[in-house]
Amino acid sequence: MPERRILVTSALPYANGHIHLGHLVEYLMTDIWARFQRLAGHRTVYVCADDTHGTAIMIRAQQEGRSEEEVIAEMSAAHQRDFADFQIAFDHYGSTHSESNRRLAHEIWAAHRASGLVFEQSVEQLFDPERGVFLADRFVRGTCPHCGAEGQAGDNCSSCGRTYAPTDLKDPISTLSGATPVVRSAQHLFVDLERQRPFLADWVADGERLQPEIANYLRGYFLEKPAQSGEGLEPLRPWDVSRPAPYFGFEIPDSPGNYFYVWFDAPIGYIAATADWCAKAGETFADWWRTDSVEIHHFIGKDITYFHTLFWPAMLKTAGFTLPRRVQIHGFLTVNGEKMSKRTGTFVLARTYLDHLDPAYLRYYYASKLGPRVEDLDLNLDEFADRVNSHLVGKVVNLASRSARFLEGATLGMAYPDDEGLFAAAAEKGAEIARAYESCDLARAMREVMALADRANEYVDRKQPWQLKKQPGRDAELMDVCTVALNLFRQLVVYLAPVLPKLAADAAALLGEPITDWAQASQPLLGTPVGKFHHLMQRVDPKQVAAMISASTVDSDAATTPEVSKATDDGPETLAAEPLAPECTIDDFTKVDLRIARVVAAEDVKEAQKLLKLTVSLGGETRRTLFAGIKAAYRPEDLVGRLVVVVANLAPRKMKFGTSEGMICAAGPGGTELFVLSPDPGAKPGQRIH
RNA sequence: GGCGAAGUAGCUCAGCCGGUUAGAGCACGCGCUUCAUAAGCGCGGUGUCGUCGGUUCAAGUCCGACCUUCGCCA
Repeated sequence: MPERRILVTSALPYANGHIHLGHLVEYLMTDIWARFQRLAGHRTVYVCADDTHGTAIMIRAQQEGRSEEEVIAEMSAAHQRDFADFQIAFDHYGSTHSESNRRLAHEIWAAHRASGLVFEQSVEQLFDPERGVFLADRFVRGTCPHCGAEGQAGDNCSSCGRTYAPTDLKDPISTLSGATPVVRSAQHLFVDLERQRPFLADWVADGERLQPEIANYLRGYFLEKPAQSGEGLEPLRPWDVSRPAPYFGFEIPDSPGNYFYVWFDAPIGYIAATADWCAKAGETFADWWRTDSVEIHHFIGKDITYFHTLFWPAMLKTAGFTLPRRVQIHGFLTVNGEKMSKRTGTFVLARTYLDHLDPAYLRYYYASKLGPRVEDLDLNLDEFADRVNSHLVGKVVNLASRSARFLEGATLGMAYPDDEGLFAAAAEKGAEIARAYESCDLARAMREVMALADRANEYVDRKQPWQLKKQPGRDAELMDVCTVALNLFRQLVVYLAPVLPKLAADAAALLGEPITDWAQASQPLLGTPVGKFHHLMQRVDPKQVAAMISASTVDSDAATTPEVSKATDDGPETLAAEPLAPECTIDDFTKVDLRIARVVAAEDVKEAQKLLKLTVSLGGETRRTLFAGIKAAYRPEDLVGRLVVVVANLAPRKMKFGTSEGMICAAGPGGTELFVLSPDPGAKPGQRIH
């Protein structure tokens, strides 16, 4: 097969909010697909960026009394931390508020001007006279002109479902200032999409680029929609690509006072991120966006379908860039069968998940449910725990667990033993599994792998290595059986490597050879030393899931107070990132025994990514050893001698590196952003906090 | 309202171009095993394949109508 060169993107997350489990469907799907392509030996580049422009960011910055640049820088850092901790491996992560994006937006705009597709037209819009801004639909509330329901948004009524223009609303109010908006007109710039119809019709008809249901939707709703007059086809509406000042974004170079609408420059961010990556990696930009020899794959959610399937290809075509080979569209996430909700705690931020659970669980769970079609995916929390425990721990990891110990310190056999054809059969399945990955049918791939895991466990059961171990003189047989079992295990791990990179790395360490190539699944590993076995994955504890939901639950009072805070530098985003827990009683609180303690010793736990081992004194001879996940934020030597606050009556918890006998109190989102609590001077170790 | 999708065991789903007694995993029951993270293996029951009608020698699989659910409507 000739080498494929593949450029993969996920939709750009908006810089106005944190990553949550719904976003992660897409980023995990894309990352898994990209990792598969790399493993299969294809040149694969995965880029993404923050989408930073638009009214919402501008308003937020105003409310928080700081610049837009500060807002987006902070959010970009948070996004990237979340992605990194979910093992999502971008080759480059950029921003639409970058010089490269500005340059490319200008270039693409110039191409549109040159093509004669741009025209100007006056648009009437509601304007907030107090704030001096035009109001997007969601910043207007009023009475529905059709049914009279009050408090409806600017574009449609949640009561009767009818749609209308914001200027039709009765008694409109700006949600920004409470002022009554006025109708004001401004010149907007439009792209004539109708003239692109022949191109778009061809583009949509190309069977490989879009899922069939998407192509149908585009044909039925846009491209072949009968005109209301009954004669001919409904023309494609022109696309409004400008917004008048003030607007946070790029000013349109030949139209001072007008800015590119966020949806114009957002997808250009794909190109800009690639350009930035090229600069970093010493690559030639034209090889990635000005050639037919690259495959561009966009992964997006169904909510932004037409931006990516109509406007975007039309833009690329006009400006002479490479058209996407595929736009892969997925559905939304529901949790326990319902829309994510802050009230029920199912609106879970990525960071909150990471505080309680291993990212590998979610990577596998999503993979096991993701198909190639545009279907919503349900995260059923009971099933989540069951499936991860049964499939990953019970079947896959257990295979190593029940055979590696017999070979600890020895090596895999030098010749591959007779295994009843299991390895060869599973190797043959590799092509089918690869096809499933390729077509984004991750659920099928996972099913196939788990079926192979079943075969492997049956084999171990038949061969009973634990009996061989007891019988003298059967060491060679024992070695053979374990060599087979570990090779079958490794084969599974290769197939799962795109989904579970951490497991792949750990298994590689155990068996003495890194996993770098899909083809390794068809070649047994022989003669390498088998390392000391340690658990490769922990079971999901339903208590952790419950704790995550509890940490995500906002009581309804807190959720419905959208009051704008006045003149304070403290933004709302930290509270929003981790909403308040449900109300508790004073009795609940007194169950938690918080004590002042002095750190008397602190050391790095070398094998752990996050942990420091602390010994604290509660006064006198009372010492506690505890593990705190603050390695990234504190050096051990800086902690010794400090007074801190600890949860002194927390049930001891056995961890991989020892037993933790309490918890040190700290705040912050994690990573380097952690702040250990200190009492004011005068407090003494052992004192209780009331 | 228009367009679209889905409706298969308690749950999540697989069933390609119609073809023998409709499948898997989980859950559940019984048994075996005890190497393994109470993991593993074997056996077992359950389904009017949304409803009705049609095409066909033969339909979960094609066609039509209807019901229910969900989504989308720049």
